[in-house]
Amino acid sequence: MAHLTVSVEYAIHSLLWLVDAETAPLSSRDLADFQGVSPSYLAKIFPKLEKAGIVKASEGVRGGYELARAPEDINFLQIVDAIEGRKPLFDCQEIRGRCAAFGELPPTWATRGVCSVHAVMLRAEKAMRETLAGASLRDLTQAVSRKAPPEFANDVKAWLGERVLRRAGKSSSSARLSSHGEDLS
Amino acid sequence: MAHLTVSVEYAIHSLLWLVDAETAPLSSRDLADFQGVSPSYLAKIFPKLEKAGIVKASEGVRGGYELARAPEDINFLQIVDAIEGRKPLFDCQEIRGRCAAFGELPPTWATRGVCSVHAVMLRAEKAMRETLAGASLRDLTQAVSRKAPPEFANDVKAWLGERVLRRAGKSSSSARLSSHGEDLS
DNA sequence: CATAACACGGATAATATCACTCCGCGTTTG
DNA sequence: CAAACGCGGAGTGATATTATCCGTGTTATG
Repeated sequence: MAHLTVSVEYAIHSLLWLVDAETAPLSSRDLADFQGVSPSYLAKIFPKLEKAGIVKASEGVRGGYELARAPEDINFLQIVDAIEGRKPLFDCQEIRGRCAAFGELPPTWATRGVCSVHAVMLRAEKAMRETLAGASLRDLTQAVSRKAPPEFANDVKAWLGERVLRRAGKSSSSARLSSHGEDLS
Repeated sequence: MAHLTVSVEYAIHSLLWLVDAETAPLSSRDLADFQGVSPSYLAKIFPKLEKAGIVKASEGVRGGYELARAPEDINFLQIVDAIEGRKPLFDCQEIRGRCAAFGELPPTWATRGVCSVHAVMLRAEKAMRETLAGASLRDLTQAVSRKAPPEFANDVKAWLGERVLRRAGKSSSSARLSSHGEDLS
């Protein structure tokens, strides 16, 4: 049919963890490692969310991303458009005007208004976009927390919190590198 | 967002002319020339419509295509699926199971049922497909005939009818080649 | 002040898909 | 038999997707 890209999937899943992140900004690297996706690729996705005003960036060590507004004001359609750039579902080639039954150039009745085929596709696109616009980031977090046991939220905060702490300075407490699983032996 | 291909556009526009074609089967070549699209490309599209049971093929000179059933029983969704092969809108990577907060393998609650992100995309896809399923080829012909003047239907029949006649034998009557506009001079 | 980690942008590469062409096969009609 | 058809496979150029790597500038920590 068509395709919503993996980038959209990465973006939505990443934003999910940003919702309840009290541990100030989370870096794209933290989010990538936490979710098991490519850090270098996720790093290319976040600037698009920032330009769309979905996310706020802060630079320097301890920098990273936060939601730019409340999760109930961020919906799937905004995210999709931020990542994929508002590409239409259907790209009308205006075939109607090339009919050989018209001589040189088509009569005005043939090219006036929207092509009837195109009109159907526009309705389909609208239906899809309305569904996406009706799903907020808040809805998503609620769906997830209905599935997860209560202690899961703490596990997440623990993992991400340690990651943020480790960034600058106080590294050693439990002296594992962990990030790549590589051994020095 | 995504993309319905031009193949779908060519298919729908071609089927439109098949609806009122009394001049038995129309070849993909006739339809391509009539609409000003690539004949060799349109020829790759029709076998897909035939395998989907939308169109009936007949071989040999004077062969070509006819609708396999009434235009009210052919809808946009069937055509799209025939051409593009029922590709899903969203291809879930199951990111939820790769969360680093789970150790080795994710707990059952995390991977049971449909991913919450995926569920939204499935609803969006369903909304789009339902819109496409709600538009029949008959609806399309009615929309077009509301726009076109009454004599247009005759012009179409004249052009296509002459094309079919010219195929075998009785070529000469008004001795123009017309199909490519090439001159022998 | 040096280091490390961050955001950001540009360059590149591998793979896939799309739009399209060309060819050869078997079938049917004049 | 020739011409036109449907059909299938092979191949081409353009573009998009999913990455990777590197360089620049910024900021907190030791």
